[in-house]
Amino acid sequence: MAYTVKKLAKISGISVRTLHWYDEIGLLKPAYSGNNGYRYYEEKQMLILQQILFFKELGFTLNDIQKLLSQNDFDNLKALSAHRKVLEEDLVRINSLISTIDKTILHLEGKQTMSDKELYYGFESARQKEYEQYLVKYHGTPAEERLLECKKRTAIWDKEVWDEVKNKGDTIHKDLADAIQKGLSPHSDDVQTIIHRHYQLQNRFFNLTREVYIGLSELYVQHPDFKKFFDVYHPKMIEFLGEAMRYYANKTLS
Amino acid sequence: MAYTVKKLAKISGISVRTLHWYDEIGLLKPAYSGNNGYRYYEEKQMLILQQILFFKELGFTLNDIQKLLSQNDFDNLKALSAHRKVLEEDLVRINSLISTIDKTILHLEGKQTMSDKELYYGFESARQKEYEQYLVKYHGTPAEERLLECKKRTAIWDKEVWDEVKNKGDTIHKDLADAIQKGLSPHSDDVQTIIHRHYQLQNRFFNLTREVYIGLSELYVQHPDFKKFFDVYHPKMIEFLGEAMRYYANKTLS
DNA sequence: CTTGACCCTTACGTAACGTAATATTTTATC
DNA sequence: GATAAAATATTACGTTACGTAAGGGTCAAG
Repeated sequence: MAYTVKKLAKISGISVRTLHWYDEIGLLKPAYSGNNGYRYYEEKQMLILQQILFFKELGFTLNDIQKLLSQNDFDNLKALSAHRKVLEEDLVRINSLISTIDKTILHLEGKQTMSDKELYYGFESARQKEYEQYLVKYHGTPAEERLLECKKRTAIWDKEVWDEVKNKGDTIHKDLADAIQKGLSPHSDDVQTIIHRHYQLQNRFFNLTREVYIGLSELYVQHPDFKKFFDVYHPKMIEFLGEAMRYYANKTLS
Repeated sequence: MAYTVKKLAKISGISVRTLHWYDEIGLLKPAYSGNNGYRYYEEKQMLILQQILFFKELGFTLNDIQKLLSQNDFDNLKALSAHRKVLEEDLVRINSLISTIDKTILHLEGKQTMSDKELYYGFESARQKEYEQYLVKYHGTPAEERLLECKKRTAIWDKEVWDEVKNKGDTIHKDLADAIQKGLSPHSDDVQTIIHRHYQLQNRFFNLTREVYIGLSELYVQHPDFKKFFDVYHPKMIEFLGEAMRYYANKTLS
């Protein structure tokens, strides 16, 4: 069974131009060409195309995909790991960009006049109101009210406080990542100073006794979600942070 | 004081070609041109360039930057917020890509022969060993040994278990995000089924009594780091998850 | 046999410059 | 003042992965 460009394009969800292009760069050649010049593809090509599209989704360049296709599983494994690392670096970079944007927004807001601010937050709260009305509309049960209440109670909707905490936390994590990079010990004075800032920040939300802070450190180290979160900053982050917190708790907290 | 292209390039850390380009597209015109055709820049242009480079770092396109520069702070605020959202979507996308890669790696590893596996993990453990030797070399104190011990104890270095947990957790979070999108209640059976998976997964790491699980839900909702982590999946994620967990704990756990 | 759907190749446009190639002008040195 | 080195200019091609025509054959149905 031979497929023409249009048919294969429809099946695979890509454009005819793309198939032309893949042919041109030698990524996916048709099974054969008729003497009318038409391209004809068969099952084998479809399977290759599937692989191509899979790797493309993962963000590989066509050039890399070309190499991947001619490699064995073992080499692909290495390529995937390498690509994974790049993506993780992207995460770090983007997180840092977001953090910078937040700071800039705060700064600009400081420069706004009051009427501008009201206008801006007017948009914000309008959107929020919309969401709440949506909640009430679709699940206007008492239970849903509890959710709204919970939201209010936690006060994380206080934008300014939230932004401040997020920025400070982010800075602390980055400082710690720097410290790891420099090869500092988690018990060194420099690191412990950073941890002190960490403790104080957290202390605004919990009543952090020595035991609770140690417990929090354990949680950091053991909890998969935290591991993933802190990986963004540095692969050794949780262990380092956990140990530094434990040391801080035992030495500094009564 | 007038700067030639080379001087301005050196000061600002960009290339001469870039300045030519910015002139060509009208993003940054020189203050004036001599009758020899040379471009001359002054302080005002330097300030504009600073702004351009700042926005470029944040990932804006030159086209967008051109608009940004002719707008007031208020409109910039809106643009920054919009850009922030794009970046957050990038975070979600990249996270999902990493998750897919992890699954693929697991799959490929299943296909490897034993000797291949040993070879691959040989690399891994060699790198890990290197790191540990580095630790001992630079901070070979008993305290550092504790860190290594702590690392072993948590057993998160068991790659297969870790990958599995991470994938499952990720799937659960995504399923929850879908549920929010569909407008489901956190108390609905569908959501509670997901939460059950969540509970079981967490239960492999902690001894989750009713109280502890409720405590964990509080932690999710109140802790800024968690907020940031869960934002990746959906802006309403923590509140939704927190309420669903609380409901699950009260109803299902003894 | 016509008509419309499909096929082909050629080629320009995209973003933001890097990298020549070639020509002119300024600056430094002798 | 002559010469060389450094800096400047313009022009233009290369990069990624196609989208979007333009202009012109081919195929299947009625």
